Amino acid sequence: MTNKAITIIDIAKILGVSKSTVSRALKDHPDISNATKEAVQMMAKQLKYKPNAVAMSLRHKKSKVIGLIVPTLSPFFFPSVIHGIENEVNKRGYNLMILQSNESYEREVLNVDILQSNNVEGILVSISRKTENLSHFTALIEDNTPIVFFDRIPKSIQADMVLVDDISGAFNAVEHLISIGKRKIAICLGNPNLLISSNRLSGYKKALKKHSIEINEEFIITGQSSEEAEKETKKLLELTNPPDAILAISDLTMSGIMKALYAAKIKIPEDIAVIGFCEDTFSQMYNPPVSTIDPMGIEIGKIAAERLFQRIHENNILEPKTINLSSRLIIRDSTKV
Amino acid sequence: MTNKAITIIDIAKILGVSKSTVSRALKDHPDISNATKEAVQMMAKQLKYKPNAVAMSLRHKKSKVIGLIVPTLSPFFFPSVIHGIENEVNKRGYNLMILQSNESYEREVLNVDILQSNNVEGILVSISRKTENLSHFTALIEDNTPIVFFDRIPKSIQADMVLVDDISGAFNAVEHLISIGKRKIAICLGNPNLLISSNRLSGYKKALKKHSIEINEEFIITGQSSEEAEKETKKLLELTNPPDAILAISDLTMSGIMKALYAAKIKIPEDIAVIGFCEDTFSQMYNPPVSTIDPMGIEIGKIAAERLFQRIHENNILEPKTINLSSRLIIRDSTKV
DNA sequence: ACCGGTCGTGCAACCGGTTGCAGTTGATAA
DNA sequence: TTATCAACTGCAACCGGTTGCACGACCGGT
Repeated sequence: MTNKAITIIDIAKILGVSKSTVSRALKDHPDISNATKEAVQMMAKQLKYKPNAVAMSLRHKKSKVIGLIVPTLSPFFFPSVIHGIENEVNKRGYNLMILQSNESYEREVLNVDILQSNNVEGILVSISRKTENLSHFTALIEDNTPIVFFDRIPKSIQADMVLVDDISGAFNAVEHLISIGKRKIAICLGNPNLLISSNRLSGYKKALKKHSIEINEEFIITGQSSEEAEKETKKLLELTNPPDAILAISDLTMSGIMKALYAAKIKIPEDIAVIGFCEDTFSQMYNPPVSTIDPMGIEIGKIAAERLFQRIHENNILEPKTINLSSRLIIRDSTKV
Repeated sequence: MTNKAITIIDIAKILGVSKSTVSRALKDHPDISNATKEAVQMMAKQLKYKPNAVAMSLRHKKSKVIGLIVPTLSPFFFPSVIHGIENEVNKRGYNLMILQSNESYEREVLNVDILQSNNVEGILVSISRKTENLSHFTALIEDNTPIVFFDRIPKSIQADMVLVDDISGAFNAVEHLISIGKRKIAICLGNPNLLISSNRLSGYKKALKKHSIEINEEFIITGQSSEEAEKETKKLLELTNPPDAILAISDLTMSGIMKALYAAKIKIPEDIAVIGFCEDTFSQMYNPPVSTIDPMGIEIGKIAAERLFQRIHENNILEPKTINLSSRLIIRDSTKV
């Protein structure tokens, strides 16, 4: 704050005691007499004394701050995760410092530095697409900083991970499509570099194999943006033998897919059934509301934060653990027969 | 960090110089000889020295942290604002500390305390619904803390405000509906306590008056959640003389309205045209894509942050100013004739 | 009157940097 | 040889709290 704030020294001077006494009186230390305590506490209230968190942080090396690094804050997924995290963090009297890597490796390294500089007590990370060298994270771990990765996790590192079981999520979605009589099932991937893409793809393939449906490479499309997904979906529709169902890998691709289907006046689910990995809130905006394998953004945030606090409270001596949330399959009209 | 980090004292000991010398060498102070500078900087790099931001914050009373208080992190609006803010904050080498008030006055007061304790250099706030007593903010202002209110602004306080011109936004939307031949125009409000609700309502009324259309109280409905909006819209449709256009006050209400229209198989825009205050990303998810008065979440965040930094850099001596962004009217198929 | 113990408080160091000022060194000028 | 002056470097205080330890006052017991 710009104007000088009230400090314990101010209170000490007014009351003619030492700052140690004020400090102890404020925290009800048994050494201090009741008379002194009362006087100090009254005065503190009167002057609207607020303890300086920065000073305490320096002294105790505990900042009561949790750091969060996400690739982006754009919709849809990460804002939900943040929502889940913030609730947990606030509940425990901690605060949240948020940084974006903007999918840049350099930025991510810098962000780790910033969080370290700020003495955060723990870090939650979803890594950028470009990150391959993990030394900024291994250094943190050697440094004994509590850290939990979520969603976009690094492949080879010993640490806590929180994610949803994408393989079984996609598997269940495809089986569901098969159960309603669909056989020509397409999938629209997002960024192929992401683990979630390959996991969801492999769940898709696994389900097809189980039901002896041949994999048609033409049915595997990629849309890194809504527009791209729309364009690719249009191509799908022009195939001589178009699909009768589409699995969307994200909210973004779903949005493009639905636009293409609307434009072509496709009947959903009669002509083409649709299902996707969409946040619940958004999946209900379409007509018909689309079935979804909930990516559980809020839940991931909550669980990751909980795990981080467990680490913080138990001195970070826990064995690294991977928490696999099983995703909920929510069936709506887009796949109802 | 849990393990002790490298400090300038470590470097000083190794090199056999004083910590003052190290401090100066690291910041290229002219007093220090080149030889010493090089030695220090080398060693700092080698030991991966990271300055302790907390210590600097304590010394300088500058934390390089901006505080943000929002009522909620749930979709749709505030996450967009945060996105806009974070870009600006990061760009300037600052960090963002985010707190939710959860629409609670007490929580909001507490959050202000927390931010003060953390020596944030400025605060961005969108106030809670329940906030009527503003003393926690006036105290901040008297304290000379830079502060900028956005979107949910308090009515009587001398400070910077950033908002979109809701009255003209609603006015233009309604005029647009009239221009395509609609006359029976309904509006679905959100929380009636919010200024945006009353502003948008008054823009709505103003436009109707200008075109000599009588205000029909039955056409003014309220939906604080998507479900409520859906229910109220259904009631609208059951009127003997239902509306031929609906203005949605938010993404949330739009979602409910569209569900009701889909269920009733209403033709959009032929039977009922639809327009709303929706984030661009979300307005395109509907079928047809809905026309929107962009609430400009990202833009608001950007402008509010810019104004806050202006205050910070100019020692907070600026005259309070209200920045009224004019909202963009984006016409899509939901209101095309 | 003396010793031991309790109670309440203050001193000073500490956390990790920054910075005004004084001190040391060596070279140069007188 | 000595005074003078850069050029470097170190000392110590400071930011706002916390905390181990010492100290003084007062008590009761002997």
